[in-house]
Amino acid sequence: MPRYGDEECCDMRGLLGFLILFLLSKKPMHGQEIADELAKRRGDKPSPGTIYPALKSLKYAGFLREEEKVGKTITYSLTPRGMKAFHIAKRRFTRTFLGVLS
Amino acid sequence: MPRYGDEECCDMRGLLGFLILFLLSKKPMHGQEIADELAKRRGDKPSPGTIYPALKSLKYAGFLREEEKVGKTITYSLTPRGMKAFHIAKRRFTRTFLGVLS
DNA sequence: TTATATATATCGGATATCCTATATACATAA
DNA sequence: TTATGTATATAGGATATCCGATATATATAA
Repeated sequence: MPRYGDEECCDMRGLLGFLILFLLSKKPMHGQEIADELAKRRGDKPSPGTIYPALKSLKYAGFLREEEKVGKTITYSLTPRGMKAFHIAKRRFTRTFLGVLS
Repeated sequence: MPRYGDEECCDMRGLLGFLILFLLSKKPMHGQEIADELAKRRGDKPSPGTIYPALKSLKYAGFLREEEKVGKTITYSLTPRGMKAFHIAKRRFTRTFLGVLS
């Protein structure tokens, strides 16, 4: 039952999609920009096999779209539907973690 | 690839352990108290099959201990090791979600 | 005693996250 | 043209989270 590491209580997975919507709600970005921003925040950079399937799923769900494509660089932005999903998730997030940050 | 629901962007799993440590960092509680508090925060109450294995893992990791047992009611509290793990996780959490709440 | 409610416990499995490895396409420098 | 670097893409699989169903133990009420 080695569920937790030495000083780590959880891996905080399940929030990648939420974080991507959050970042895109501030400004359109492409995959590598998002990965780099997540690296700064979390401490480790998500691999290509992590970030691109996540973007694909969010796009498939109608939460984001390709805004621009220059060479292989695809800039994504939130759709209205994605904005709505983000705000709903943000409300839940805020209520859930009320008091954790203070 | 039905990864996301209609208006939901993620299920925010992976944070149950973190939330339990957070709640116990404020005061000792027993399993049902924790489940009820999570119900208020998240909107749905974690099932016994969710909460008790989580407590067991955290105890196994040395993050919490049984402080008192009355009948079947077990009150848990954080160990110093659990406090440390919580603070480390909290720092990471804060850095990761900087700007989401505002 | 019997019935009911509460709290804890565990098994099995569904699901999702995430990574490793690999491949492809485009741009630019040599 | 060739080489190199960058960005995207996907298959396959390891792992973890979480829940549904079920069982057990204790306390209390009828």
